[in-house]
Amino acid sequence: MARAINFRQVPSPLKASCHQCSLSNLCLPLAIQDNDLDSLEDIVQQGRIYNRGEHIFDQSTPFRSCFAVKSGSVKTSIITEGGEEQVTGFFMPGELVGLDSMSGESYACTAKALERTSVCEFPVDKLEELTGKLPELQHHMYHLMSQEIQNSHQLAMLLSKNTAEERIASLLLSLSSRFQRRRMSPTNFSLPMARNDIANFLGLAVETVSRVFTRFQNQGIIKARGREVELLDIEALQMVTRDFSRQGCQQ
Amino acid sequence: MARAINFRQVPSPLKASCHQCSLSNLCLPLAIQDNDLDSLEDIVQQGRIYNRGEHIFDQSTPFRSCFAVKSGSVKTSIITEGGEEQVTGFFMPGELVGLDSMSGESYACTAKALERTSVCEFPVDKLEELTGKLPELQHHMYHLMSQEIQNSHQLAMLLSKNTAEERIASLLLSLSSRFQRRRMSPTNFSLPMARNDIANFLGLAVETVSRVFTRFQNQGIIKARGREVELLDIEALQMVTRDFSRQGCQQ
DNA sequence: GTAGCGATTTGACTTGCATCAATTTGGACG
DNA sequence: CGTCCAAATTGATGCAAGTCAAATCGCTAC
Repeated sequence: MARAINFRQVPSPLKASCHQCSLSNLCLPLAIQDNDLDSLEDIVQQGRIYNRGEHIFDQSTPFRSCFAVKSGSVKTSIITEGGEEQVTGFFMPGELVGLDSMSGESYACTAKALERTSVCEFPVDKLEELTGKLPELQHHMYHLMSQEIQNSHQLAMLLSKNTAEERIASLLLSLSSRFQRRRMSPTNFSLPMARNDIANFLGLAVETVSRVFTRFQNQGIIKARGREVELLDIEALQMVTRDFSRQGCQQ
Repeated sequence: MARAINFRQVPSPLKASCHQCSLSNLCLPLAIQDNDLDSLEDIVQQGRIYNRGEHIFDQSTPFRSCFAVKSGSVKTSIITEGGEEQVTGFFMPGELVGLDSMSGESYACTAKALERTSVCEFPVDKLEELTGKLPELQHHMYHLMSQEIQNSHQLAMLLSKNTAEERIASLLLSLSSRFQRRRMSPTNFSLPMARNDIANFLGLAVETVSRVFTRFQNQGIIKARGREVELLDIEALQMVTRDFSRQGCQQ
């Protein structure tokens, strides 16, 4: 590692190298100048690696840090007192988990690795200190949080207005574009999450998700075998999502 | 018409006085020391007064400012290309509108006054500058945005898991506690929004909202005449919202 | 006061999706 | 390679809430 000798930070976590990270154009480094990158590296900690199903944090964990997904993927969900789960998001490499928890003492949700996953950890006290010094980084944080609000509003819209088919088409397209951002195939990918998680996230029953998948498959729009998915006709998927308001909007 | 002559409101914005504002324990001033209050006053602008139905901004307005509701109330919604509306929130005095728009060039939603409403305007460039200098204010902004994400997740949960009755009970309780925070009656208040807005917000048909209101009324849980509402049995309402997982959770 | 019109309520009918039930598939592991 | 259990699929049935239609309420304006 380049700047090898750094101050012994007592907890002695490994320092991550943002300079060398392939996700630096997606993650927090995106926002800041090269010469400020060092100060970001000073506060980021190389997180550990989580196996599928392991919790990164849950609603009883005291809130300390946000986490950037480095590889793998993460599911966040709220668990109610009654034990019911509501999946609130899926996070892929380059995306930041924990922004919904920056109020209150504990995390506002539970984060679980969907597969073998590695993360970088940003302790919030240090992060807030740093964003106070770097206006572009502060701006970027506002940007990310605002985006998160918008995403959640979009989800609410999907849940309240759209049919099962529309919801699933939307999710597939969202995943597709997020794979594309990472320079991976937007049409051939493997779903990081189980049908159950998809169903929960989209407010559907598993059976419905399964049925829609096979319906799409019969229509030749997608090809799906288990978690492997191929989008055969992206335009058709977009058709499905657009509420064809032409005819909805009479006159 | 009553308010015939109103001040020619050229942009010439009046400075608002946070010192004298009765909402200073709810709004942004909440976060900062008395001696820093002046710097907040320096950037805040006394916004104009909006009549019922007037837009404060819409999705084509370039994003410049966040707005604190001073009196009255505001509805935010997303309008799709097809003209469909999804209400994303209701904002009451002391609450901050526009946090979802802090990314992108234009506002992410449309904000409309539900009644005669006055607001304070915080230009974001100045606000960001200030939060860079006042760590507590920055922290509070993160807090507010995070809260907004959580609210939205709660809404998503409500939409995907709860029945019509549960959704409406939740909304009534939310309004109740927000009135209470402002030291107004938590049991007698008048709804700022129409049935239609409630329906849209909660992902229901107007007819369903109406039916649930009368059902609650027949059960003696509430009394409602038009927009005037009296919560006769708050505990019963809380009962309705809790998904009585006792029996849901078999075994 | 009363005309006019949007908001609200009420009733009758329909439907998309949940639920229940029963297989089938597939990956982990001895 | 076969066992086992969770995940996924497929089919049959019921219901909560949507849709359509009509009546009533309650402003606002003249």
